[in-house]
Amino acid sequence: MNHAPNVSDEKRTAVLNAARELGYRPNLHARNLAQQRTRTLGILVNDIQNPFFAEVVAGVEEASAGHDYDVIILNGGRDRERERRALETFLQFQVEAVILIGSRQDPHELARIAQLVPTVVVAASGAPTVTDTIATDEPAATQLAVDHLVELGHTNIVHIDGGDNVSAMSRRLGFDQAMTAHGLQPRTVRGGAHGTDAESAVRALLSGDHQPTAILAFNDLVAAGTVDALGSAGLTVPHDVSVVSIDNTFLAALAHLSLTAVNQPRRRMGQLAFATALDRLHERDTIRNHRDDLVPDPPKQLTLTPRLVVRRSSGPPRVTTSGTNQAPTATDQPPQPPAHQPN
Amino acid sequence: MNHAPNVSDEKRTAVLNAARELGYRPNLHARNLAQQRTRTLGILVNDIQNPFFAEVVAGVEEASAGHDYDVIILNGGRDRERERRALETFLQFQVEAVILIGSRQDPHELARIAQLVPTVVVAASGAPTVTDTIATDEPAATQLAVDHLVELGHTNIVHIDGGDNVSAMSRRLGFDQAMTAHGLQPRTVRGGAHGTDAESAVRALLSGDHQPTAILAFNDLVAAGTVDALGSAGLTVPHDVSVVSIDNTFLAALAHLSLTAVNQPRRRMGQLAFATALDRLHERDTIRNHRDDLVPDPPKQLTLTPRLVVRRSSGPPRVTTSGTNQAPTATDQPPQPPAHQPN
DNA sequence: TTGTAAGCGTTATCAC
DNA sequence: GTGATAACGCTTACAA
Repeated sequence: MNHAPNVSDEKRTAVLNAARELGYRPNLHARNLAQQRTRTLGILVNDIQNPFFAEVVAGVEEASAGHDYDVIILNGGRDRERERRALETFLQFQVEAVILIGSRQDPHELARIAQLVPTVVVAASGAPTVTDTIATDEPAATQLAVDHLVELGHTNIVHIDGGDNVSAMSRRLGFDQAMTAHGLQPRTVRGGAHGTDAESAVRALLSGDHQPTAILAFNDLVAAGTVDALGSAGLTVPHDVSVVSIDNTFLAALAHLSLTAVNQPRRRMGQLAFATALDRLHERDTIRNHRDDLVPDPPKQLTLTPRLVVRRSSGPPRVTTSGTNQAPTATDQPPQPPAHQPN
Repeated sequence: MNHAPNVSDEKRTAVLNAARELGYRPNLHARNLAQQRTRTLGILVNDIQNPFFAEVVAGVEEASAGHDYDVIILNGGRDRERERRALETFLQFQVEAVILIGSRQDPHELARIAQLVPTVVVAASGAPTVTDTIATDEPAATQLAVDHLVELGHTNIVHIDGGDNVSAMSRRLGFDQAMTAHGLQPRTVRGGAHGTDAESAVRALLSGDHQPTAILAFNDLVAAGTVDALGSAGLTVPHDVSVVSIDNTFLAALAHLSLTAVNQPRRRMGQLAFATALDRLHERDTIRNHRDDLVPDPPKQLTLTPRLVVRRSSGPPRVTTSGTNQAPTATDQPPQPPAHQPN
């Protein structure tokens, strides 16, 4: 059945027919056991409900088409411990490589896994160099966002961060650096990875003295929540406050939201993750064949360049009489890119 | 290692320690082979990028916590053939049950699978009765939507349908029935499952004579696309046209979109799917033990009741001079629920 | 309480 | 070109 070269055609078709009639189906476990290999990749995703991660997964699967590997998905559900169990499952399944998308594991745990199985870490910057990684250039991403806002004339910019989520740290840092480079004071309030996390952050911002004219949101979900919360407070985007986000999932492109966002190439990241994993597997094979003392390549860190997509959630700051922004007055000028109108 | 009752404590801890030090990890394939069971469920999801399906998956996983079954996910990517291959993979993996979320398989294929492994079909109405199913009452869902619009005073309502997608048929039918019951003429234009599918549909609607005052969208994504497309055409929701959708994912709740939507209990559907699968596995076990001629229960069809969530994308129709609605005139009245303002 | 051997369904090896 | 046989790593039943 396995395309053996030394079997007569008639016998082969005979067997194949019989197999079909009997509904024979090979037992993968027996095969994997005998073959000592599984042709299976595991992909562990931080949170399948986050469109960003879902799109990366789609990218991996796209690339895997036609490479007869089974790609099985386990969902971490934003929970580190669940992720750990999922990894253990993968190991017991003898997957040949794992792709971690937005993993919450710490460097130490990552190193442990990487020792046991080829590991590609996607979209978790700040990761150590013991594994292959695919990431967006986070400093560049935050800088694109800040530069854009500064060019529009903003000086009072606040970052609603990702809390304890993956890449929250690097975006905080990137924001600080970009602001400082412009001679501006970086200010960050705690957010999270979800729209609901934005509400309290916005409330805190609006109750303070020094209301920002622009907000950099951790991701699209937070940005959407921010726009909503601002609206509830009677503020218009971008007229009263500009909002810029990071990720640029399909959410950002919704015309009614129309978020100016820094794009992360999500599908591409997934595709590269698969390609990288495949490379490692081939490397492993060649090392096995040439029994010479071949040595694996050092870990590869792929960094992709983000790109700014300007939409209608950002515009010049309002002109006000005093230095700080307050409740709407009659001195408003219409924003330059009109708010929520077709372009 | 497997909690055998007949082994001394000291020996057990000794073995366990040794195992840990050596980094021993049981080989699941060997175990599954020997045990003749895998404790693994397969969940096949129509499209992991669709928030609706992702939330159902989350529901399944929620329910599975603490039931030591591994739940592995395969993505169909909206492609019937890929789904078929995924099912084949599950079978070769010897999964003990499969949960199909929004499957594209035809009844015949479904019957074939169900014969081989306990199968639960979620969110694919119109499915036959050979498998257990979890579905929302689709006629009720469409009727809720239509009733709502009729109550608001709409008579000229168009359905942008789901094209060849799962449950597109039943929603078309439900729409037709609900409209007919009100003595209204049902009209349907072809859409799809994505926001982009709405564009051409809206264009077609607006270029015709008899422009609708309300639109029932196939799902939230299509509804979002519809609102966007209407906006591009200079029409305001709900002032010029009301939009109601089905699903009520997190998208519908975005304040800037604020879609009136018929809710499907997504997490609950996932939870019930897991529970149903588990029931079948227990049933199988008891049938095996009592060698008596126990017989499996007939397939269960669980139908959940949908609920209407009124937001700001629906309102009374515009008052116009002629019978049909045309381009905006000066005779407008402000819509009753104000458009896109905080409530 | 511990040790031993058979068997799970497949592949791989090696005679024929 | 074909058929027999020993692995693969685990569980299970039974003997000691």
